[in-house]
This record gives sequence, structure tokens and C-alpha cells, in this order.
Amino acid sequence: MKNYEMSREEKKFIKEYDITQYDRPSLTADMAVFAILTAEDATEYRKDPRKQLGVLMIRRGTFPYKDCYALPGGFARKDESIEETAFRELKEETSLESAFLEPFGMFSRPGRDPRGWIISQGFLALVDAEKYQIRAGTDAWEAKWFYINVEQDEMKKHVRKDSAEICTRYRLQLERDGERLSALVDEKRTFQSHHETVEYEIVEDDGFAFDHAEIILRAYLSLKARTAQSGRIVFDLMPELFTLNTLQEAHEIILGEKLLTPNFRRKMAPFVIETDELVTGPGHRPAKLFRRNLEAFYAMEG
Amino acid sequence: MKNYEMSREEKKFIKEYDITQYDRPSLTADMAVFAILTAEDATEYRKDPRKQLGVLMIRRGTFPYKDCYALPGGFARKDESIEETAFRELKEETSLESAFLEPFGMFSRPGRDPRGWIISQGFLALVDAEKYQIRAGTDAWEAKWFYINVEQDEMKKHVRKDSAEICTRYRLQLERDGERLSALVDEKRTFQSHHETVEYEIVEDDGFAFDHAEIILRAYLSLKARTAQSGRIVFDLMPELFTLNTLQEAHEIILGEKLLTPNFRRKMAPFVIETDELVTGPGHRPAKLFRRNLEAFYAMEG
DNA sequence: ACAAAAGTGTTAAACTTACACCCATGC
DNA sequence: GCATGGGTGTAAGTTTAACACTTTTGT
Repeated sequence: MKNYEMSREEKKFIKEYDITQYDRPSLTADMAVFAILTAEDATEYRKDPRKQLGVLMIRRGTFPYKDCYALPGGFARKDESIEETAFRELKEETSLESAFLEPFGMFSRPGRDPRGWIISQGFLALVDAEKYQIRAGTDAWEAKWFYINVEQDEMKKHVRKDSAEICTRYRLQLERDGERLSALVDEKRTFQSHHETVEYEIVEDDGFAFDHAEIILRAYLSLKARTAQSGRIVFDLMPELFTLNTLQEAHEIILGEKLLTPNFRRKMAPFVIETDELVTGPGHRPAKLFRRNLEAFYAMEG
Repeated sequence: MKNYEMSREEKKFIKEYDITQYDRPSLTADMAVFAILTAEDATEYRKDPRKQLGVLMIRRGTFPYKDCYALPGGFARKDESIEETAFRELKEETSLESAFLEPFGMFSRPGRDPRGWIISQGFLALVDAEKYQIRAGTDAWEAKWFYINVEQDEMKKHVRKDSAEICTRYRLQLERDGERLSALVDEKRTFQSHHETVEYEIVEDDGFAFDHAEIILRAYLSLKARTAQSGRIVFDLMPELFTLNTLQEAHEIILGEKLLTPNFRRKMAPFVIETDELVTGPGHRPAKLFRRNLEAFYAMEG
């Protein structure tokens, strides 16, 4: 409901405006869909099955990058916003109706797609694996959950009086059922003339389509950063009811470090509400189920 | 340096691939350039001139939105990334060589540009006003600094057991030399089926081109959020040497609240280095100049 | 002298961290 | 019994928040 009204002159201008006279890119949305997966290791009595962070990949059936794995995603249409593209594609390719879905970066490096000038909005998507996992195996798009592993491989640091350069090499590895994708991505933070810039470069790539190794890495780093900050984001990986230990495991998997249980529980206490329900595990005390405390999430400033 | 090699078959596919068969958008980069401006109020002796947050706007000389104010920005070229577009345009339109420049959102709502399907990557840009301010008055693009004022106007909150809706109305006002632009933008956070979404809508718009009122608001909110979090970002609004009071004022202007000086100084102490230089002000003790402590910025993890 | 800004010190409250400990369960 | 995960308490250390206070300057 804008107050702006076009004059006749302006209407004429618009009518005669030829947008095709300029080069235009194609626009896609690519989703890095994460979930906490339960490893299908042989579990001994009393020992909980190990959990891991998983990312959803799609095997490409066509050129380019045929038989490589790519992120779910697709081309934007004229009559939708890029967020709508992302939701539509997520639904089409995974039949998931709802998920955490948030743009985290634009990928537009020249040459990133051999078909031409194609830019991509990267989305970070989080789903509850229990709700989803079953469908993944049965669908027709060759979707597959991979276990993801990111290691900080190496780091060079040059800090001088008024410039700095910090390079970090990340090793990204996806693995499942003997299939293995891996890549090395360099992150370069430069500080010069009092401003910081960050650049990424794919140094080595084995099995990923396009620049999707970089997209996955950056999605993961953004997930990790947000987990470290407030932890709120991790709730989006949980089902409606969850135990505090499940939540803690999710935090630990994302952060890559063990947390102290008593402290973790105290920190989370305001954001969860205890329910009457219990889950029994083999050989140990049953755990209480919790749900989100929406009021606490939205208590601030108001 | 990717390991991926194309087969002959694939090369043929690529050669025959016609990207023009699909609809494509035009892509622009729009920059919300912020700086701390010194208000040109008549200042009494001993009283420091008031400072305000400023945004750089450009008066449009052509349709559409002729005579409205728009953000600096422009169309992306085929052979550059969107970050390069942003830097190029910033330089072309403001002759600034360096600035903090970071993408913060993609704007792609259908109908946002009457010329057709045009999407825009929003950038948050921060510059040191002292370095810049002089050029602003003399350049040929009708660039102009506006004082920006954002008020949280109204808020509706409905939090139920498993859904929530929080609407906030923001009043955005830009003002300078008697010229005045204003807009109302609604923010709607929805929490449903355990996931949160955020939407923005321009409810009222007076003087802004396109959806730039929304872009400015979201850029400001992102600046404010990052200031509240760590405050590191505020250094990008400072010149090389600055007093702690200048820095504190910048924080206060962005956050819209007074801070306690002793606490602020303690918090900033690790990130600044004292220099020998002093600035004298009228009628009060001279202030020490500080510069950034890069080592502290990059001390973590390594 | 005095008003304005520059800058320091002191304390209580809040939060974080680390560790020690008890509980409930199924084999 | 015992290993495993579920769950609580407590004390030390650190950070934050609030306020009182001294210093230096130009007119």
C-alpha cells in the first residue's frame, strides 16, 4: 500500500523499458538441509547409538556434473520471491512442508556454473530427522543423507600493526554407505585500510557439483556460529518433544566439543517446559520429555 | 583448481545449452551506507556538537521514481561477483575506495521494481564520515546524507502454546535540510509448526524509491543487532585514530540508549591501543586518541 | 570559578565454570 | 552388582552493572 503513483509520462517510460537489453543472470536457490542423524552402528546394550550431523544431497542425473552430488534447489520463477522458491523446491524435492529456512549467503562468482551466468542464494535449512528420514530412502530424486565432517585443517596468521591476513583451511567430508565426497576450502580474512573482508576458495573438490562444497561449508559455519551464540537455532533440529540430552548432543555435534551437563541444563532451562511424558532407554533411568517455551523465546522487549 | 574434468559429451551438452529459454531476473546491488554525522547545530561554548547516524541517499534523475531518493547501487555485470558489483558501484557513486561492506539480505519480492523482474542484494556499508563528508556535497550524482531515525512504533504479540505471532511496526524517518522521507514498515515474526519465519511489509512510504525503505530498515536493524552483540562492527565507523568518547557516542547512537562510561571503557579496553596523540576540545580536558588493536581482534582460536 | 568532557576506583549482583554427587533402570 | 544415562547441588572464578569520584581544560 504505497503512496507512490505513476504519472502518464512515467507509465510510458515503463512500457518502453526493455529489460532484455542488459545481461541478466539466472537465479537459483540452493538449500543446505541439516539434520541430526542416528548412526546405524551396531549398538551394544545400554549404550546409546551415536549421532551425527547429516546433510541432504541429491545425485545429479543430468549434465553438468552428472553423477556428482549437489544440494537440493532449483531455478526461481518470475512470480515468486527467492524465499518462496526455496520453500517450493524443498517441498518438491523432499516433501517437507515446514522447516527452518534462512538465507545465509549469495553465491555469484563468475564461472561457478558451466552453463553460464547463474547465481545462487544459499539457504540454511534445518529439519527434524525423525520426521524426515524415512522419506529420504524412498523418493525418486536420489536424495541421500550424508554424514558431514568438517575439520579445521591448517591456519596461517599474519597480524601486523594495521593489516592482517588470516587463512584457514577447512576439510569438508561427506560420507555414507561407502560413498565419500571431500573438498578443501580456504577461508581468507583480510584486514586492510581498517576494514575486514572474507573470501572463500575451493582448493580441492572430489564429488561435489558446482561450488556446492563451499556452500555447504559456509552453511555449516553459520550454523555453528549461531549455535555458539545463543543456541536457539538448535531447537529447529528437534522434534516437538525432546529430551535435554538429545538437545545437548545436538549442541555437541555442531560445536564439535563436549559440554558439561549441569551447566547446559541450567542454560536451557528458561527455554524449555517440562512435560509429563517420559522416554525409557535400555538399562538406565527414563528421561523427561520437554517442549519449547515459546513465551521465553519471545519475552524480550515487549 | 577443481579436479572436475568435462567429457566430450558434456562439453557438447554445455555448448547446446540455451540459458535464455528460461525467465531471468536482472540483478542489482544496493548499499545502505551509514556514517556518524556531526549535526551542524549552533554549538555553544564547551558543549560538543550533537552527532547522529546518517544514511547516504541518491536523488533519482530518471524514471521510475524520478525525484525520489534511492540507495546507491547498480546492475551487476556478467564478469563479476555481486561483491565486486557493490565495490565498483560504491566507488563510482561515492569515490570511496574502502569501506566495510557486507551482504545482509536479498530482496526479490515480485513487483518491487516497476521495470520488471529485478532483484537486489542488499549490502550494509559503513564508512568514516570525516573522510567522506566533504565529497558528498561536491559530487555530481546528487548524493546526500540524511539523518536517520527509527522508532519502534507499535507491537502486537500473540503467544500461544505452539504458535506465536509478533508484529512490530517501525517508523523510519530520514531528514536533512528540510527534506523529509518517511515510511512505516511492519515486521511479522511467525512461529508455526516449530519453526520461525520473518516477513517485512512496507505499509506506508513517502519519498523512497522502490522498496528501499525496507532495505534501509533491515540494514539498520542488522547494524543495531551486531552492535549489541559484540560492538566490533562499530570500529568500521571510526577513522584510524579516535577517542573512546567518539566510539561510545557511536554505540549510543546506534543502540538508541546511554551507556555507562566506565563500563564501556573497560569493555573496549582490550580492542584498542592508546597512542601518544591528544585531541583538545574547548573548555575541557584533552582526550587521548586510540587505534584498533588488531592482535586482540584476531587473538581467538589460534 | 565553573561547566563540560576525560578518565579512574569500588562494590554488589549476576552469570559461568568445574567438579562432586545421587537416582533409576535392565540385564 | 554395575554400567549407563538422567539429573541436582555447590563453591570459585569471572563478568556486568551501578554509582561515586578525581582530573584537565578554556573562557
